[in-house]
Amino acid sequence: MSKKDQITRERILNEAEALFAKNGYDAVSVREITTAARCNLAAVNYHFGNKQKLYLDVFRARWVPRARRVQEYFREFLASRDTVSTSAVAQALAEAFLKGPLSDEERQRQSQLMTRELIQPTEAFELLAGEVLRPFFKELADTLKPFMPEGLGNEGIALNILSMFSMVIYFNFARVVVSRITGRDYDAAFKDRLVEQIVEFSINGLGGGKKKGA
Amino acid sequence: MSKKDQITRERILNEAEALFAKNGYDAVSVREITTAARCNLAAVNYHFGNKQKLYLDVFRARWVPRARRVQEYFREFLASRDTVSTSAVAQALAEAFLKGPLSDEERQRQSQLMTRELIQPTEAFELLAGEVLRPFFKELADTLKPFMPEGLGNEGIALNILSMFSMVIYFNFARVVVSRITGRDYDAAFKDRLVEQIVEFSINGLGGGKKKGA
DNA sequence: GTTTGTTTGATACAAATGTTTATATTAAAA
DNA sequence: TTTTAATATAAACATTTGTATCAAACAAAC
Repeated sequence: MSKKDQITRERILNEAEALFAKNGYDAVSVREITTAARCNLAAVNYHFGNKQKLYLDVFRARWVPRARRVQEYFREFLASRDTVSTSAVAQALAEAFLKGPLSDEERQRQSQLMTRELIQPTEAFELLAGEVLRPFFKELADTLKPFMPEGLGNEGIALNILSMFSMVIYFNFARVVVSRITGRDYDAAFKDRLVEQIVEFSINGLGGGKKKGA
Repeated sequence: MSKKDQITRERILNEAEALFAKNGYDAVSVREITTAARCNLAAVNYHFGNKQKLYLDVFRARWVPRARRVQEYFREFLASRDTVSTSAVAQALAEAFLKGPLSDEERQRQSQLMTRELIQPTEAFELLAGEVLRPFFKELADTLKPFMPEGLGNEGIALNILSMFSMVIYFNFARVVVSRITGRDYDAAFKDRLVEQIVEFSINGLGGGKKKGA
């Protein structure tokens, strides 16, 4: 428990985030949150106005900062490489999102909250898109542009980024399917394997890639 | 309106599916459903037992059959090709899921319902996984196996399929992001473009692919 | 020590929730 | 026609919901 954890407002944010991520907005009651945060029911109203605003503040105070940390990790990973290339970008992306600076629990929360907003956008999506997604996509596009085939326009680049992104996102939020299909748990070794997969697939698609056994 | 639409039970299933997909299980009340279906509140209890069982029956009676139609479309598309190859499989997959036999509304519902189950699996996920996902993955793996690099084990094949799948899924449920990033609506032309993207990326990854302009 | 602004606490309340019950209506069978 | 089963309806149930109220406790400033 950090020092801030003592403060009611912070405790509420923590518990609210965990519950919203796990069960979704409507399935979580204010009472659940305040009970988990060991505070009074009225505290939510006092600190955040109402449930909706609390939900939004979870994104402001938790989701967005964490997303920034992931992006920062991505930048540093890329900077640590001697040369930038498409494969380096793909690897940095996969590393940042599948391993990166977040704990496994944080990673799950993060992708659950985002995916919920993708399926059914609320006000939080505007925040998420404006403050995180758009700028990061622009950054990625600028980074990748020099290494892309000549004729590929901005749209082509965008779609390539989205393709990489889809894997990163999917391998995070669809763990239950990935585990069921591959029969593997999300331990460190498997995450390494997934990073490898994303990088290889991003570079070579289905056919190529380094042959593992042969 | 079909003939079956006259029957209360079917009307409830239709409206329940639409509402569950759009707003999620907890955000939808039984009253909303019965109002939309123009029937009495108690009809849900009478025909399905309770709300949970109705939700499950939506998957049984609507989702699973539709998924089968998509898979059938995939098979026929693949069979119509003179030769089977990785690219043919990728194309059939993208065509089936992004265009295929479903209406655009159906496609959205389908992926919304599934994605909700991926984020937060309920009993419906077991149905979905056992009756649809697993068999289809096995079918895909068997189809692709002969064309995969020698050393690639079953896990490698599975991960490649999942990588393709991630794009197909993502481009369906994250429309709001894809549209915002690319600035394009999900019309026929853009869906063609997405199919092309998925196929190209699946075959060549980032670097290769046919140069569009140059 | 008093005052001031902030935070917490217990309680209240109207609205909405899923479910049940008892009754009415309709359709089919005898 | 009478009987029987299937379906639909209206009303009520006990809970749970988000939010509001108001007094108590608290900390900091004067």
